[in-house]
Amino acid sequence: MNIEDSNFILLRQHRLFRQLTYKECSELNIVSGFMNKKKNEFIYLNSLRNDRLYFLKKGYIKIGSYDKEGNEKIKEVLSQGDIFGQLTLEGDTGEQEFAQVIKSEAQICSFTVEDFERILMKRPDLAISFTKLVGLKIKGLQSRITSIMYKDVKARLVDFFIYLAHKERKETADELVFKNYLTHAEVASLVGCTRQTATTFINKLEEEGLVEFTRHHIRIPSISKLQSMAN
Amino acid sequence: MNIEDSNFILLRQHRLFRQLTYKECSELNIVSGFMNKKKNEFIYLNSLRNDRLYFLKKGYIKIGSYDKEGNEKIKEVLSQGDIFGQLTLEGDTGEQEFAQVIKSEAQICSFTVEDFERILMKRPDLAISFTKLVGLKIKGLQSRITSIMYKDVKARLVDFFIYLAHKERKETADELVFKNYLTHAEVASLVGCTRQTATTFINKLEEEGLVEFTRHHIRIPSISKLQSMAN
DNA sequence: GCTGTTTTGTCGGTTGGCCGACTTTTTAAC
DNA sequence: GTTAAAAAGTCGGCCAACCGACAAAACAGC
Repeated sequence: MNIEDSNFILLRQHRLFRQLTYKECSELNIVSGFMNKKKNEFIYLNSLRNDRLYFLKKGYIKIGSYDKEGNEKIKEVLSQGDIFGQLTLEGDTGEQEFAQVIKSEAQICSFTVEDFERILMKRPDLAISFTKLVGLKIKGLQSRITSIMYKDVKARLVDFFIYLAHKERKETADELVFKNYLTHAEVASLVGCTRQTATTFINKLEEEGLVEFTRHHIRIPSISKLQSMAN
Repeated sequence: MNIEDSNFILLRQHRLFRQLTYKECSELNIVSGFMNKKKNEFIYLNSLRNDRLYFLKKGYIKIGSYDKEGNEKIKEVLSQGDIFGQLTLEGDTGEQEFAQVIKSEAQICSFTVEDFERILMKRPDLAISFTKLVGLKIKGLQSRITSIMYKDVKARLVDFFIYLAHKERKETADELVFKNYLTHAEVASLVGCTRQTATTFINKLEEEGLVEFTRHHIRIPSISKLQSMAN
């Protein structure tokens, strides 16, 4: 099996690309945009203008930016099967953004917005699917805003673990265990508090038996219990 | 000129719809979705599932929801020419949402997501434009999250007035005056603080000569000065 | 023009979470 | 297996913003 074939198969992991024919897929010129990145390597960095879309085949990455003091502000963390990059199909990100591999090695393939738009022009059904995908992101951002504005740190952490649970859950079981690819500092940045307070409240949630957070894994004994906490 | 004609012309105010032909426009069945709403009336309320897209022809509205104590949480405020409703083209808003007219009478026209999708299928270029529009919203939400997470109330207010300025500005002049359709309480909700602190800091910004906030109008003497405040 | 209601202004008491600062634990590198 | 670096845990002082409470001002309805 050549690289293009394997890309085709892997891309089809995502429900958006499942609709693509082999020919359309090769028109995306993914091969040239294929990469293997080690831990801590950047996929892109400080690029104001980035006209690519990326598909994370394997591993974990974080998207963020740096403020003028050099502190990182994490926007989101992505795992296998996620799409990132120029989702808006249009330039000037406004802020300089980076995408960095965390925890383990990652495999990413990418294609240009230009190539993608060319296919969308031929496949309006796909354009609609894509819009719905972007729409999902909007809902996620909106509920995050609500969480940050109206809840205290503990409640925000609960929200965050629920979010993670939905992201990582494959089966429908109420218990969930998955590999932990986040440090306290990263959780803090995502939740909007300092590292110290994140540590304090993660431990508090552990005491209450709502989550188990170790360096190696995160275990949520009962998603429904966590959800009832959030009301 | 009949209603349909006038709708066509008004819809074309928006750059998204400027690309539509008269025929396509009438396929949206806007007429049946036309409405005139007085101050404080709801366009929709507590609808979990709403499969319509709305176009605000005239007036101002606020989008939000109520928490279990009954306090309103304003998500955003829209003015003439804005599109709202099921931008994600897909159901279950997750949260119950309302859209309410503020300040003065509003004119709204609407069409179903179904009709809209039918046109997008025929006009993929429009689908791409629409995706870019939704993409803009994402950028707005992301910068709002950054603002809330990393800045204090005063800086957030500055950000908010800059946002308003960009929204209301028609010419390129550095000074800007526009009708005020917001109360302190509404600004507070949008910025993420209590009414009292909003009042305090709006007055502080007035003392510094950065904004002029009266019940009737908002004046920004120098947008560039405000922007340099925000860094 | 009077009157009830909404909006705005102001002020202390209280507190959630920040900010160093430092220690302990875990991980990675050689 | 030693050692340096990174991550996690803990604590006291401090302050931004909340909260309740009330008064003044502006507006809307009749």
